[in-house]
Amino acid sequence: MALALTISGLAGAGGVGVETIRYYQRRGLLTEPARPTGSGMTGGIRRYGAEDVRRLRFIRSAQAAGFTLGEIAELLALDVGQDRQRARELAETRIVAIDAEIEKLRQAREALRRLAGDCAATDSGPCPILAAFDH
Amino acid sequence: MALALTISGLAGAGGVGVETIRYYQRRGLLTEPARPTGSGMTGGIRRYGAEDVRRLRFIRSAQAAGFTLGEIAELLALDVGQDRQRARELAETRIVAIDAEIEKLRQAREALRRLAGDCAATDSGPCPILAAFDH
DNA sequence: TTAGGGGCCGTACCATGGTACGGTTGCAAG
DNA sequence: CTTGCAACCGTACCATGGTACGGCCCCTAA
Repeated sequence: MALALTISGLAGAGGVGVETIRYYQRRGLLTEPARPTGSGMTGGIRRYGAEDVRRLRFIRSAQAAGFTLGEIAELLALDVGQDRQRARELAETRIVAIDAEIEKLRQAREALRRLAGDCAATDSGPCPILAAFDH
Repeated sequence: MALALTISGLAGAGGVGVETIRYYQRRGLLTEPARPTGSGMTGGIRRYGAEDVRRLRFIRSAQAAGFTLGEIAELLALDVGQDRQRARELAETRIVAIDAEIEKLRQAREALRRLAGDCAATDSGPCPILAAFDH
């Protein structure tokens, strides 16, 4: 029988919370399997399989590479459609954005490092760190 | 007379919007000067001075160094109290956090760059970028 | 004196990525 | 067959850093 997880089983397999699964479903990143027609009016418990686990892990990996959930939705669509050209474009765009973020952080880091050094080197006068924010 | 700006003047001096000033006031980063007792029941227009402009620029500078508004509130308090030891601690802590962020971005960047290269180098089989998210 | 532009204030809304709550059902073990 | 956990669902809430709206008031210039 082909791996029939409950929502909490799926969440556990992906290392996320149940509410996060439901959130991804609302965002369209994961599908909601049909509820089996139960005895009552409302249906039974949804079951999840290996493909759901795979998609969930895909989401987590892509997130670790800095993609937003919106971008990941597109990547998942490409994964189905095999559009390699577009996948390369998204990767290159993300690399450019990452470079810009790194450069911004690097500059902030250098400024702070210099200021902390100045601050430690002197004992009187205004604190250079605070003064630097005082243009 | 000592620089009596309206809220939009202050916003202009800091390069932000009026609503942002009001937001910073709600967050406690800027003070709300008293409304002069006008003729009616409700009072007149608040006036802002050089100190407000200075604090606003301080906020913008610190923000550029990656501090959150909560941290900036503390820096502003230190600025008043001249606590250099604590200012150095905040700077060092922020540097460590920046280093971690940079390293995380650098790794994501390298992974993407390699994948994009692999993707461009082959024409058949599954796209390596998408496959990499498929552990 | 009257019209208009801005200021004032409370409140709601935006994106992002979730987290929590409360009431109703499903289902299985004791 | 009852008890109790888990799933289901809608909805509200969290942090972060703002942005927008509507109604009222103030103040100044024509």
